[in-house]
Amino acid sequence: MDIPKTYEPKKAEESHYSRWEREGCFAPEVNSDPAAPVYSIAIPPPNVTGSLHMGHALQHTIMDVLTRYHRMRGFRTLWLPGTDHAGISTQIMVERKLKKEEGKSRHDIGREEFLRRVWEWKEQYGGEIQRQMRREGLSVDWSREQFTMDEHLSRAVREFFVRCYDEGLIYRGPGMINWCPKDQTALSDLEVDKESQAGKLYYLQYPVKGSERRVTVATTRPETMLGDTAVAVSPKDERYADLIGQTLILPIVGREIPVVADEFVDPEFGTGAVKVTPAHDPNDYALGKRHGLAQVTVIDQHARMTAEAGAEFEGLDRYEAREKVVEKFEELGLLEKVADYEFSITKCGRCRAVIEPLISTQWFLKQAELGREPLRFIREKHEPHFVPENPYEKVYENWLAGLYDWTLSRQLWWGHRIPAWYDAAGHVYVARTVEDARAQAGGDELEQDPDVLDTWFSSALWPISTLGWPDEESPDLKTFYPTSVLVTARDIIFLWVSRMMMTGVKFMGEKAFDDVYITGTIFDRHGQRMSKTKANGIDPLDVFDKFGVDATRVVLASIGSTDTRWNDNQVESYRNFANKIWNAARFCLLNSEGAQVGRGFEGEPERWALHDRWIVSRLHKTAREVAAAVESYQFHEAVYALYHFFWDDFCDWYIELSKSDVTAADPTPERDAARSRVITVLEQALRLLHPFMPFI
RNA sequence: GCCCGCUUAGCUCAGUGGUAGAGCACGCGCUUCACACGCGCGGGGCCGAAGGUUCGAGUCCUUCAGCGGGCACCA
Repeated sequence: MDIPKTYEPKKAEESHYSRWEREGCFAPEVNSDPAAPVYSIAIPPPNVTGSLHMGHALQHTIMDVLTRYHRMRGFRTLWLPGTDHAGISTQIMVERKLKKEEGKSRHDIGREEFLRRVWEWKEQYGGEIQRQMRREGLSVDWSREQFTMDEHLSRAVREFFVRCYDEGLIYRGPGMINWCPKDQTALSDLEVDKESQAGKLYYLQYPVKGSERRVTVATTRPETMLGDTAVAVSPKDERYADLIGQTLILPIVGREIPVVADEFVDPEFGTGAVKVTPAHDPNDYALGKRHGLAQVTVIDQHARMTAEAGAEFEGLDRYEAREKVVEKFEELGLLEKVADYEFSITKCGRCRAVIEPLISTQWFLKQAELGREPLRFIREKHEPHFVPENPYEKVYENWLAGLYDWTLSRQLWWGHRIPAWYDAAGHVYVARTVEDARAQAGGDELEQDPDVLDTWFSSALWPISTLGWPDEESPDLKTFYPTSVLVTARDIIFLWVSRMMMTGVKFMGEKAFDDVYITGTIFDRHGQRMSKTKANGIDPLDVFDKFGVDATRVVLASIGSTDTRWNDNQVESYRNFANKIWNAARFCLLNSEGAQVGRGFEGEPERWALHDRWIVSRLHKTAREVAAAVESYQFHEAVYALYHFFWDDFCDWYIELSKSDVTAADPTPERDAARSRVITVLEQALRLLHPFMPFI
């Protein structure tokens, strides 16, 4: 027999996967008893045109270990794959390409043509992630693959929307939203990032009507004063007690604005008097509502000043306007001082443009109501069970306890269009289909809302929609829901995990998953977060090429939920481990004539050699350790047990001690029995290794 | 401001009240018939600091420091 002395991972990787897939090994219908207990996982759907990064590889490895392990234990196991349309992210990529290649914007070619281009892009670049997932060896059931824009999943989205609307959980109306002036769309609070920034704090004086007195307010955004409709002070602040109810003259503009008292104001901060701009600040918006203040919009959707800002400001960029306002105050002798100040600025999570808070008519979901039951679940039953429990259970609970309305609509074209139609009079009809809307309206002349839904709206349904919801009789839904575990990164606990719990509890009356496993973050060797802009990312495919998929998987599995600095040395050591396995097998196979795999443990153990009985004892102990470790998500312990069992016990001791028994040239029943035992131990060890190292 | 995590060998990290561990790196010796991606031997640690509980603390408690994360506020 000719067996190479060095394991060549690529050969195994190339041949095994296509066979597994061809034979349907990953479908729950194959190799499992319909009556067996169920184990199911819905994969976090990667962006359809995305490509694999280390975070995916980590999550995928954990899920594959769990899936393969449970499948081998006889569970009716489903790991369901799919991809996400990734609304804003995909749209921006296609817009960029259109601009670069044809110099056109999406508006130049129109909605229909643009969407055709996005689908074209999806056809062209989609599929890469699936190929990469095959490379990773993932045992997902491709026959059940889903895409968030598939007709069935789109139907689920409409169902979710309509039901919530009918119950009053979804409404349309003006509200304070995060507006991205570059992407020209509203964004939810979870799609923007706060960054601290060095800036200035301007102290502006507002004259009191009919008096020489002036009130000083501090602001980081002087340009918004053009839209001020009040100044607020604390009701407990004695300095301003006599001013409450009096009128101020807003400089430059000349508008008369009241001084109002509100608990929101902290008398200790700044001057204790706050300018109130209800149209351009979330806190001021709320305060304005409490006091019935006017909303004067002075900044538009392009972050430029409106006509209401006054003729000399109209059309100016917000930062140009800022300078000009400050100059004016200086001229008027009303600029008290300017101080250096560090404050935080809100940026678009996608394009980094500075967000403008605006009042805008959008669709909102009353998240606090949908979150009430999930909050009860986590508080009363600790469902779902977070791994690691600290700090994630508390982080999740705190989030659910402080929910506010979710801005659902996006001024984009790629995504699920809002199932709302308007008649000529502007009446709104929310319906599952245009036909239903027409029936409601009693006429055909309807126009659908142009906006699409936040990508996470469809993601929120993922565990149920992929299994067949809203068809509640769907066999998959009945069998595989709730899912066993959700494996994901910590940064989407709010965006995604909490919302899947909301829909699961609302529509199925049950948690979406038993456990939530949060993976660690992988940093570069200097402890820096891997990012495209820093170009310090490590491509999992390069690591696969260099050391093999199995070796990489073992490293990822042992990383698990720990934050780690990536180090090729670890992968190299498991590459060596794979080679050790290869050579142990090589030895066994070179001495396998007369041996029977799988029948090595027949006969009376009392008559075996001492080392045979010892290794079987160690094998069984290792199997128990691996099972306990995998079932408690302690993957590093399973890896440790396997590594030392295989290398120290099996190779260093057992094979060495067996050599004299198995290497005899002449066949004897004793020699063949010994050979059978050796090769059976090997075969059992390979089974234990399989969830981690499926290719070798 | 509130909450959480981490701090153990040169590096990356395990460690579940009972004599400090692994991989890599390092030193010495081995072309030993499965494997030099290997084999054998070896050096290297007041387990972040200070208190406390305990017969006994890397492990439990308190305080502090450094690093990291989340939330709130940021006029």
